[in-house]
Amino acid sequence: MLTIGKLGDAAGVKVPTIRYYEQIGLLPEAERSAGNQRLYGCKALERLAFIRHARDLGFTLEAIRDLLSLSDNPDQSCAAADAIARSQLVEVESRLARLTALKSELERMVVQCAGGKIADCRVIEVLGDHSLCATDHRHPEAEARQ
Amino acid sequence: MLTIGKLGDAAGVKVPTIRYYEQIGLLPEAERSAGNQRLYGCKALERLAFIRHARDLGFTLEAIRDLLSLSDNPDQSCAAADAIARSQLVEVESRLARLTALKSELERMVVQCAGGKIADCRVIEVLGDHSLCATDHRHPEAEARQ
DNA sequence: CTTGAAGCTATAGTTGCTAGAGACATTAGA
DNA sequence: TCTAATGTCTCTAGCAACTATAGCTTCAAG
Ligand SMILES: [Zn+2]
Ligand SMILES: [Zn+2]
Ligand SMILES: [Zn+2]
Ligand SMILES: [Zn+2]
Repeated sequence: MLTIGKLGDAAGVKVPTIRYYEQIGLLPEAERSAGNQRLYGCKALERLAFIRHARDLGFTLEAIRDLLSLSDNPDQSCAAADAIARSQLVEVESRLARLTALKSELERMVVQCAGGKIADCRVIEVLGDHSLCATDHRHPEAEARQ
Repeated sequence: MLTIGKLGDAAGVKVPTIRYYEQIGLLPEAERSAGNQRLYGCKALERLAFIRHARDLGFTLEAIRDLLSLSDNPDQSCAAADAIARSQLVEVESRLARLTALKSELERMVVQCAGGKIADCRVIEVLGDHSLCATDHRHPEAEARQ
């Protein structure tokens, strides 16, 4: 059995984060020691590693919640899980497209500035006027966090 | 003079967002009409458009605050503004690198799944085990939002 | 003159944590 | 065995950058 600190070390997750996951129901309530400290077995470690890895791949906690509940009954079809992954892929692709546009606009700004006074600064100038941009990089929709 | 709604339409910013920007001091307190409604001139519109454009390019409100105060005294050197833009570029490049890795891992997962039961689902399997990944896509550091 | 849209303030919620306070538990060294 | 240093407990508040709601007032069109 692992204490919360050991579990965190093993899974690469900070202690308050583990407690947070328990609080929102992503991890089941842990067993407790005689002194009321949480104790975890290897099932909990696996579950936490799953969460951690999915977070690293950019899935939201809501998506992870669904993935976990899917993985809890292994006889079902995996279509739903695959759909979640595919939609995460679409999300990542759209962010990638936008970031690529941002990068090129930022590069243009930085390269074009001759480095004089603010009044002549290309960075300030472009920020004030999107028509100076080469691409349409604007926020297409509310973009997810991470 | 524009009301807050017209200003928002003109700049592509929602009304509550404008009030929020005023609240946090990014926009100066607006003049008010006899009936206590905010009124804006074209200086405010320019400032808001600047904020909006910088947000679209991924700058944080803190960076934008600095950029605005720089642009308020045009005789200074633009080195500080350029530095902010360059550091934003570095930030975007690092996010781009990570998203690229995520994309390839997600593609691998999705492609490799034959689509049977959860027990055999490659998506679930990979999520549970990072050693099945081809790249090291893990969160290098706390990554900014947007 | 009435009605509906737009504006006002203030507060709370979102996501995914992170930080702090103050109290209890456990463990290693003297 | 005592003690000091960690580790853990709960609870609350804070972060970015908004967004939503409630309950009110003001404005513009017909
Ligand atoms: Zn410059
Ligand atoms: Zn632009
Ligand atoms: Zn599958
Ligand atoms: Zn991985």
